[in-house]
Amino acid sequence: MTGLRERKKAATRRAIQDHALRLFLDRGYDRTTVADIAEAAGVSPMTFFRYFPTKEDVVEYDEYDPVLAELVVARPAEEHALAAVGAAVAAALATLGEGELATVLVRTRLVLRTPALRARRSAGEGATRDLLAGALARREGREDATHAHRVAAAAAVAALTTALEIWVDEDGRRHLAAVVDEAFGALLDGVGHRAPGG
Amino acid sequence: MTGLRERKKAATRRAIQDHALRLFLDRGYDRTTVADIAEAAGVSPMTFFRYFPTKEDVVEYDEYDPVLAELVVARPAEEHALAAVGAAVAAALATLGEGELATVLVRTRLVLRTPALRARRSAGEGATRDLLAGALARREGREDATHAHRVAAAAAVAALTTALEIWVDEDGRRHLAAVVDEAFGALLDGVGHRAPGG
DNA sequence: GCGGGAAGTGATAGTAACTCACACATGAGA
DNA sequence: TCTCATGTGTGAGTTACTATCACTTCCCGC
Repeated sequence: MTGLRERKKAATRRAIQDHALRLFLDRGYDRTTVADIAEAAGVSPMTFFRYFPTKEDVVEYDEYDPVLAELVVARPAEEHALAAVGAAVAAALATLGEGELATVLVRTRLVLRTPALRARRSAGEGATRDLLAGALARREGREDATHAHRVAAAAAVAALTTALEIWVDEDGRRHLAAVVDEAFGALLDGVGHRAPGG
Repeated sequence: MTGLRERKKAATRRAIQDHALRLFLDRGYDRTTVADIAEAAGVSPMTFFRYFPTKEDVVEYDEYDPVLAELVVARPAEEHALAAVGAAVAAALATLGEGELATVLVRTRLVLRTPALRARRSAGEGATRDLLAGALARREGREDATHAHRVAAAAAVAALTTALEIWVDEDGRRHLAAVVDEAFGALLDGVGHRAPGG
């Protein structure tokens, strides 16, 4: 695990990622070529693609998905699916510190404001949806997700994404957890599972 | 309106689109180059890009959005936002004939199964969300969409998209309206509280 | 009906993301 | 130390997409 080879590889990967993010924030995503990134990181353009299949992939969207799925499975089966996901997200967010949240804000802003990255993210949401749908099924002791589970998962991801957008729009002035709570609350109000107002 | 110039332009646009769709279905999206399409349509690659900014744009996603928005505005203000959108979609679908629906199925299948097109579509959903959010606001006599409207619109689009996925998965065996109704119903009733499938 | 101007088109040349084939070097294991 | 797998660079190529310029064809005011 700690061979020189693997450490070098990890360092190279990190270097590419760090320089890429710095350049993207500095001069914009489209104004930064892969060649620029490679040169800044001290590798050849080839090597860039050995580490990341596409230019978009160099911006990693922190993957809390598996954690979130487990938290969803742990929620009581009687709870409304959207409420379960909302609670799971709240629990996941509680583990994030101020610094981490600030980093997430910067990166989320970059992704949401760059069409190419936004499209990439949308595509990735499909995986999150599937994972969540499976988690909702397992929460009820089912093996496979039903159509209802898929719809609920899709709606939950949509609520989460909208919360992130609102959070970025507000420049992170409110705590992300508050915005997420508001978003899921709004959905649940409409469905009659929560008292209106808030 | 009926100048020779404009008619030719429309014909060229149509020719490019038709040949593109045919080639995509025939040999796949990635296996078809813009040069192939241009040659089949009898124009230069340059001209292709004069008509469509990107290769992805040549696959048009029928734009029912404005119609849908108006139908949403017409729903009673007391109705739940999701129910309002669901009813509006049902009304919009009622105007489609068998043939049109079959075309939508073919095109939707192509889009959902081609990563590049799927990503493009996801990006376009942002516009639909904004339009729907505005419609939900206007339905209540408001001028601007609140956060709640945005979340509801996002959830509605997610439900609609999931319905389309399920519809394609089932190869269009059920009527799209039935699948859409099931999807919105699942969201309104709550997961696991309604028999899935039909 | 005609002549000036605009609009559509093509050829050429270029940028940038990504791929492939091959050769080299260096760290890992015997 | 020797071997070999693995990471890396070089170079050449494909494809989406852009910019410039020149040519043709249609439209419209005279």
